[in-house]
Amino acid sequence: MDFEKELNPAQLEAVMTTDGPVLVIAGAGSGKTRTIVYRLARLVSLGVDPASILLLTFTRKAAQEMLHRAGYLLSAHPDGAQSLAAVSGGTFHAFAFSVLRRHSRAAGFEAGFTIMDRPDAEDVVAKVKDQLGLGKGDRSFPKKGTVCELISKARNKETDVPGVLQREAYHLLPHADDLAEIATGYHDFKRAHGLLDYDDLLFMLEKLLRENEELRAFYQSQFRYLMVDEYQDTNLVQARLTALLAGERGNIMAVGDDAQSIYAFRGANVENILHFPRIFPGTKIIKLERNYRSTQPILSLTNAILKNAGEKFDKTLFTERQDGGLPELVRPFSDMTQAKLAVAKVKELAGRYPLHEIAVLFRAGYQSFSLEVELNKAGVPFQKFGGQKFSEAAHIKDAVAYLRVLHNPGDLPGWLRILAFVPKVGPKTANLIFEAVQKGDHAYLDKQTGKSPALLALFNFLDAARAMEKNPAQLLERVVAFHAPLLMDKYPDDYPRRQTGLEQLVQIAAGYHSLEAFLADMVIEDPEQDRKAAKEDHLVLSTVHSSKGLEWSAVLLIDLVDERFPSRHALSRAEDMEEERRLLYVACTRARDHLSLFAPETLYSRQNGGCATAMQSVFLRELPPGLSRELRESIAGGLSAARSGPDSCFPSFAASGRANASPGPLAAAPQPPSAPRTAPQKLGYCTHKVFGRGKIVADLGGGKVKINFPGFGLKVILSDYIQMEE
DNA sequence: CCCCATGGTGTTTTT
DNA sequence: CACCATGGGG
Repeated sequence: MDFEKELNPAQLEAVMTTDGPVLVIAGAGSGKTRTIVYRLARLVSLGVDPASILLLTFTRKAAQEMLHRAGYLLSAHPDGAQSLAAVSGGTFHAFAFSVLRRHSRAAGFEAGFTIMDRPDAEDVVAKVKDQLGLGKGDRSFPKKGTVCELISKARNKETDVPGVLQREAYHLLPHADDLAEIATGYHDFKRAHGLLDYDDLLFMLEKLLRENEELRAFYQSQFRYLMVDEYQDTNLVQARLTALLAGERGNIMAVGDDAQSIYAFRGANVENILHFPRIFPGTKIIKLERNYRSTQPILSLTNAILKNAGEKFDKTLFTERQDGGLPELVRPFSDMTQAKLAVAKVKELAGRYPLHEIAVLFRAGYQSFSLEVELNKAGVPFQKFGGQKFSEAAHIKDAVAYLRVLHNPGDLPGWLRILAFVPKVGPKTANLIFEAVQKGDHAYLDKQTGKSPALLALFNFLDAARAMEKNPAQLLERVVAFHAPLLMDKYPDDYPRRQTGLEQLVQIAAGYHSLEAFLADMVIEDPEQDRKAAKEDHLVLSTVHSSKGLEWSAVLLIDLVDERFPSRHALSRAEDMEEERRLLYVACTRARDHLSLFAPETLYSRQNGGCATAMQSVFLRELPPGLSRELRESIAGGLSAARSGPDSCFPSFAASGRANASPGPLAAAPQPPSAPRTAPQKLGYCTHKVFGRGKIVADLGGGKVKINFPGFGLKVILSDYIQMEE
């Protein structure tokens, strides 16, 4: 391998420095992955045992991508590619889990433990809150999701809940004491029932390594070479774990870009990068500033976005790609027409690039909703990243819940899910049953099973399954057989689709020998993502966060208006605004050749009964002129007629008192039409993409209509999602 | 007392 | 759409 020919001087230095601490500051598109891959290859070619290399990345996708590329590179070498399989890699969380599982007794888990995802943690929080009798009937009390978020944030930032409230949720301070009490109760409950949340994985691993000298020495000598990617997104525990694993004279390379720090909200600390040389004396710092990805016009725009950052980043990317046109700034009339324009743009670009080389990015998952509808209409296949995960779909979680309860009878969220299927058993009774099971209160359980044959059947099934070997796929097959009839009852509409999902789940489970590993992977790294990635040519839809580390030939960015990007929640604090700016920077730097920015002039808003005018994103407003080419809707393709058509940005609504409601912050400018907008939804026949043809029986106002679909019954549907028949 | 259906409401980002 | 509060009914 000719390293000198394949790498630029900075990259080469990073690759050739194999001993001692190295910090690589890698600008967007500067060949970061390439550098890591070549360094892996070089270590192996130097005779380093691949099993002694640990590669910690942010996502499993990134780890696999790197090992794949390295394997390709090494395939010329005898044994090279195979030996790479021995390189350990993954997310901090996945790594933590594997170590904790291996040493579960040393870590203090006699019985098994279960990893909870966010919704599970929320269930536990809800129970604790209930038990403590806090916040009952108080509307100002934060919801369980918010409480959970606060607890996790406090943990990640290593402060307490009141501390978090003080800094970023002033309005919740009156509840500080109650919330602190819930947080304590939550931690106690987890410990009592062998439950771990995401944060516990990291803290438990730290505790284990810190207190167990023997184990620490073992891992320090096992992983003699440590590489950490996306170091700017590590939080305090992750930084300490890195130091613990690297040891005194550790060979560690951290790679990151302070300008791409976008996870501060969950405790990521940019300081980690800045302090790195202090924690590891003698650190060699290498900067990669040459960009190989984007054209100069795109880079000029991204540099300008960064220029207005409050904190100074002494970094200006340069490229030799002088080709390419200016980024486009498209101004659709509304978010509805934006979806249509985006689809038209995608179709145009699809003539030049394969579909999977085009991506539409957005700030939050829900923002792609109307776009998804339009893409379906247009028959463009797409794949969404960062939305709801396969393993988060209700029916999947239900099936997995049986396995969780079999694995760990203390798994409250698991019990609640299964018990919800037993008729006559609601949350209250489910909790009582759970407690009776914990305490072995057979008298109570007998009483309940006597009343409910369904409950008895469930217990019998669980007992039978418990006697079986703990093989994930076999168990799951039994579970699906038992559960399928219940499924039909709960989801009469799309029962077949969910059934298919369960069959896929059994397939996935077949790849695991250990029940524990399967359950953990379902929570820590969604196994379905890999399967999807292998699908045929498809457009990519993604949140900006999930787009991190990826790149496409053409990138479209939608909803670039104030309160959406930057997010409404970020407006009050300067630090949050700075993170939004970096987020936009990350989004734009994903593009190689083409970049389109969409900033609709109005947004659909229920409060205003129709549209509210929207302000172009601050980040765009403050840019110097000449960096982009502005296109008004009519120019971009004869869609101006859309304004008066049935898909107008003024969806039908009955003139109501709501139209006079006090205007929100968005509505500072006068509403476009001052006359009462009466475009009453005609009664008649229409079609809906899910329910098919139906008869409109009533116009409910606010853009909603009541429709009778043969086979589905009466449904209330937003009129934007139906198509009228002539 | 507890279950379940109903309606109204507000929606970030991830391991 | 998913959460919460509410009220009828068992």
